[in-house]
Amino acid sequence: MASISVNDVAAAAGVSVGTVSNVLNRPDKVSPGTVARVQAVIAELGFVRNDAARQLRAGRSRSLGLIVLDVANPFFTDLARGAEDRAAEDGLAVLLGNTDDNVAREAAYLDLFEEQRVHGVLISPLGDIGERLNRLRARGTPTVLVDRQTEDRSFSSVAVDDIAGGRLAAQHLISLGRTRLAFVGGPNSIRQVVDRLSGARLAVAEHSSVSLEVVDTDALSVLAGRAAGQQMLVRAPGDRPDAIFAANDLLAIGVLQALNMRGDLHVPRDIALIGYDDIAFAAAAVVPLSSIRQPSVLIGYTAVDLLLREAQGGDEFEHEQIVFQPELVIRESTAS
Amino acid sequence: MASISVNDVAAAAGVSVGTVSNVLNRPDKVSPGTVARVQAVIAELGFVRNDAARQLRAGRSRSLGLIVLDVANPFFTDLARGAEDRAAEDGLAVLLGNTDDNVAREAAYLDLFEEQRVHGVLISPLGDIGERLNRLRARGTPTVLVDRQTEDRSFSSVAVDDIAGGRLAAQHLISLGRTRLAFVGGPNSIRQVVDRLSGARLAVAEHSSVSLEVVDTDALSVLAGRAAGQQMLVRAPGDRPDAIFAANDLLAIGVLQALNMRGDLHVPRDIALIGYDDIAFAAAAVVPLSSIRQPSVLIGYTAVDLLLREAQGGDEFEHEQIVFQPELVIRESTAS
DNA sequence: CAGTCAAAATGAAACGATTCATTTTAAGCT
DNA sequence: AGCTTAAAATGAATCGTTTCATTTTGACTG
Repeated sequence: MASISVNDVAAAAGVSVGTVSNVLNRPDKVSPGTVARVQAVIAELGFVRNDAARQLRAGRSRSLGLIVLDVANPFFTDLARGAEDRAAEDGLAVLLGNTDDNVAREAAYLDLFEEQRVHGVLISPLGDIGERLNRLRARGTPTVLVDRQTEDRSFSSVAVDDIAGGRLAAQHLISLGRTRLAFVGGPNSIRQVVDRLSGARLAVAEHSSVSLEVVDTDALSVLAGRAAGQQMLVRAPGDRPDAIFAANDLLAIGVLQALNMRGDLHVPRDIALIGYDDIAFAAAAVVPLSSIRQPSVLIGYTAVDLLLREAQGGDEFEHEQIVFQPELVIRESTAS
Repeated sequence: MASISVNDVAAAAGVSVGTVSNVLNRPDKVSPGTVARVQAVIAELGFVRNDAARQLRAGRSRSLGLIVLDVANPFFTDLARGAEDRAAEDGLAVLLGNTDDNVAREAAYLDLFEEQRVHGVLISPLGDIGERLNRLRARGTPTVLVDRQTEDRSFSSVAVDDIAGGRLAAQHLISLGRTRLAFVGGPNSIRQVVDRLSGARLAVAEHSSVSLEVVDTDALSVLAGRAAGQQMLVRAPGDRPDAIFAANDLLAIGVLQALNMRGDLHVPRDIALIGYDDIAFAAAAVVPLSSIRQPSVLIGYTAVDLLLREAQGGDEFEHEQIVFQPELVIRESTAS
């Protein structure tokens, strides 16, 4: 069955294709009678615009691309929600790409979005993709970095100060009187992990009696956290840290699950635990989890807003770096 | 800056556009020397295929549409993951649409996908959209219903037997000796809610001494669960149920948070609690949550598989209804 | 009634990749 | 050299929408 085109509609309504297009896009330029007639025919034939043809003509699509590390992480679904809300205000759709911390997948999504001529790209970048992004920009596709600041101000970005966040978390643990801290996180290819650790190091450096060990994980997931937690359990009690800062809440929840498997270990009595992101499930954990809160929905909303302004402003737009400050949320897992 | 097209590449490489297209799509039909020369020019000019033009010519896009109730629900992100995996095997992308239990948004996504001429649609339907889906099918776009069976076998579907699941949950609570059950869930426009409740009713009907009350919620979220839980707290102790079956884990977690606010109420001692979906966070809850497990990733994978087979099979494809059986997972929240 | 002018309608051209019937090239054989 | 054939390359036509320079319509004026 051949699909219905504007030509078919025009023929059936006894008008030209130009008029059909005008009814669709500028009904005020067409006499009311004609509008009604054409719309009736559209309904009757079941005509639906072909978006590919529109895009071809327009030169760009009406979608934004959003590339995140992990859609299973509530932090990113919240962020995506904010982005979607802002995009919808301008009639744009959001295409969601999930890299799973994999550089190849990141490249694949960038290729896809480039072929689709998306309206703009929001990305929480992984690999060294400055050149890719410059190419996109040369084609007129604005880009905003999410959850990451650029050193050189060549891109707009919306981020949270992860160094400050890491510092907050470690300072809090130290203020409880803990002295043998452990940072659980990884891999180091993720900038957020590195920054949160640096922040923690800053706080630790201010106290000569406090040590910080690093327990590396190969992902930021509940599973990876559980593995890290189990690794702590097999150690001699005196050799264990008395406070753990996990690079995100998923890890923290995993660590908590592992620690809880032994009845004799108690959080926070024996080991205090703090996560990062303050996802909705943190408050509902076995031991309600202290965390560092980021305004996830707002980050997504702001990022799209910035993207659209950049798209408007054209080449001479002054790139803008927006940085939100994180916030400490204290719950039972670090009660004194 | 004008964008680079196959014409520019052809001119620069001294070949025809047809040859450039062949290099892109059927390199074996072109002599090795020419392939190399054209690819060199492509790299040099930074040519990127325009997907809109390809789609226009091809008549359909290389994406699938997936419409779900709530991307913030881990059940659906797991399902989406499975769908993405299977789609990637055939070089297809997945567009994710989030309805938030809103019929208007569901319609908007269907419009969008129809205009995009997507390869196929996976949908967990809300409103009465049989006609819309028939129109899609008439255009040659196959549709598979996810997490929902059709009564009339006119569509393929992949679902879990929610009535059996509801029954399992209630039977389990009854087997603990509980007699005043409450079902927390809503709204009734969501079929999963209705089925899980029916299943529970079946189990309750087998025991004359057991009662079942229904506490309606206006969403399947942690927040709605918390509200429902608070509503139980204000009642007189003797008036409270001794077991709660929540329509999904998000609700259950919310209920749990509310009940825990009172130090004197203990789960499961005073009130046993079971959820549904067995999301990753269920095991990590304050009181590890019993739940009904669904093979979420597999559901998504299977749904896309079915969709692709239906696309292959053409009009005469026998619609297939696949039903998975749910599984009871017992944890501390219903320990006896 | 001729003349003016805005509103309405027209239809060819353009967007960029793919297809396929045709032509060109080059290798192999007598 | 002449002939056959397969491989390689060609380029016009096509997909469906939008745009815009042009034409048509019809209402109104002096």
